[in-house]
Amino acid sequence: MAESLRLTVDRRSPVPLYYQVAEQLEQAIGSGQLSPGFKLDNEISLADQLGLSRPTMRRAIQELVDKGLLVRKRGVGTQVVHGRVRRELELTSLFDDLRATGQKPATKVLVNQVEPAPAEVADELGFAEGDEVLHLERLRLADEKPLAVLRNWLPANVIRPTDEELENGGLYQLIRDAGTHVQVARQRIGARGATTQEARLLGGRKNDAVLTMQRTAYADSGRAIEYGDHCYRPEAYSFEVTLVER
Amino acid sequence: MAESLRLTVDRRSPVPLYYQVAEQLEQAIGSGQLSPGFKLDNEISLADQLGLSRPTMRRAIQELVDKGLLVRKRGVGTQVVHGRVRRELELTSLFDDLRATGQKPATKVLVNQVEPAPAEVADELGFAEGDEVLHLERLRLADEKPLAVLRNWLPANVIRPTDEELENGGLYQLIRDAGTHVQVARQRIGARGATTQEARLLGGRKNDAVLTMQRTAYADSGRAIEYGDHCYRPEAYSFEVTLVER
DNA sequence: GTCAATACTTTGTCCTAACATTCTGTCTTA
DNA sequence: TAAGACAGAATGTTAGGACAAAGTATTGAC
Repeated sequence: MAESLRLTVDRRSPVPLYYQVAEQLEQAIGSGQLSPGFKLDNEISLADQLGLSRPTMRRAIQELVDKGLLVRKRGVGTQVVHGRVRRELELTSLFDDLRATGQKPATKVLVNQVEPAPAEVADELGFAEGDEVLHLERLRLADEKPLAVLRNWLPANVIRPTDEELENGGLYQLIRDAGTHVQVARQRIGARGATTQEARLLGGRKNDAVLTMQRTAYADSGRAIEYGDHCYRPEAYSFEVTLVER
Repeated sequence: MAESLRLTVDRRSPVPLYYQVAEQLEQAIGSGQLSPGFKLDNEISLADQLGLSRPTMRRAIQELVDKGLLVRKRGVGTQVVHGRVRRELELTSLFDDLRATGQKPATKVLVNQVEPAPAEVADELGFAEGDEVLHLERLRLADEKPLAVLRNWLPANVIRPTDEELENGGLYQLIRDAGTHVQVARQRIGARGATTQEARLLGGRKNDAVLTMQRTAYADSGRAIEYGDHCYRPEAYSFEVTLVER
């Protein structure tokens, strides 16, 4: 097949043209219609086929290069790298992730109160020690089984949720609903032995291995908006990342 | 200060203009010269100041938006998000990372032989079970202390290193030197208790928590080029990731 | 027949230009 | 005084063209 691929664009749609093309290409790769190693037509002829300019076509391709689905080589062309499309680790909460994969998430609220910031938290949020912060501690379950212990600290003026709100959705959803846009987050992923309390909550024994994640999130205004210290049952959870050479 | 920032470009340099600008901006942010919340001039006037076109200036800014250092808001402008510049998790080997941070890496080769691929490895590499693969097993030390146990399997025709070569550098360096370009890698990060053998090598006890990473790397041709199963002493190592909302 | 020089293909970079969209602040009007 | 209309400012999208650089294939000479 020279080009079994059929791409179309709708110029009346408000969706950007480059995005329409990128989406269709991604789906074609994900569905196996374009198999690894397949060489795309060159940018100019692709653009012509769709009635687009080269920059627009180029941008569509770039989107997929950034995602690691395509590879470009000057003087050679553009090829499909591999078909297994894995979603990049995104700025979504664990709650949304679970629901998206069909598991039934649940939350048990352990702590939900405003208190003076401990030293480590104040440092991460860029606050003074003792400034008031909202302290949350939750046990997250998936399909009725304990999955993770989630400890979070937020500036006191971001949200002030009820226990019920925390049980019905993810933290990030509440933050977004409050009109705050989370822009960047820095995560550190590690491991350690469970504390006695964690073991009790997760249904294991002290010093059992747990996967840990510390995260500091920043709003688009630049100020720190959340510090989280989570630990997960490693049998039930792992992080996936896709790295792309640029 | 309206704009204490002084940017310059060298048109005779082979380094792309947008990259020159992005680098200078990144350094200005990293050094604190541009503090969080600082609002950049608009794209057009920045481009004028440098004698560049708007697309080129725009691309420079985009680089830093992708890295999470800047935020753009339509109708408003471009702002610095936060100053702490953390390097994105990159396609570099642990060996290079250690050397870059000033620690003294060393490697002890435990296994270096060609053998039939076990089922799990064959599956990850897209091979048939029993196909010949190069099996490597190494103990990585930093400043004389054991840090990680590295198990890797590669297609037999990629590299065939001597023990000495493995001791003097990272695996990825050897792959690159062989003319193979690693383009994409998928990593899964988790945790578990150490096996007896791992505990002995890392100087701990059985069932001590270890941080684990499984990675499958693909060459630009699309074929799988390496499968790795590593475990790290969590006191000595963790992964850092920066997530950017797009 | 082998090796080197050349031509061609394809992506990479950069430019000018125009219009759309979104947000902010101001001015007008009820 | 307050709410809505409007203008301005900034980024977002798209177009079309030109040249540079790198890799591939062909051609030519020895």
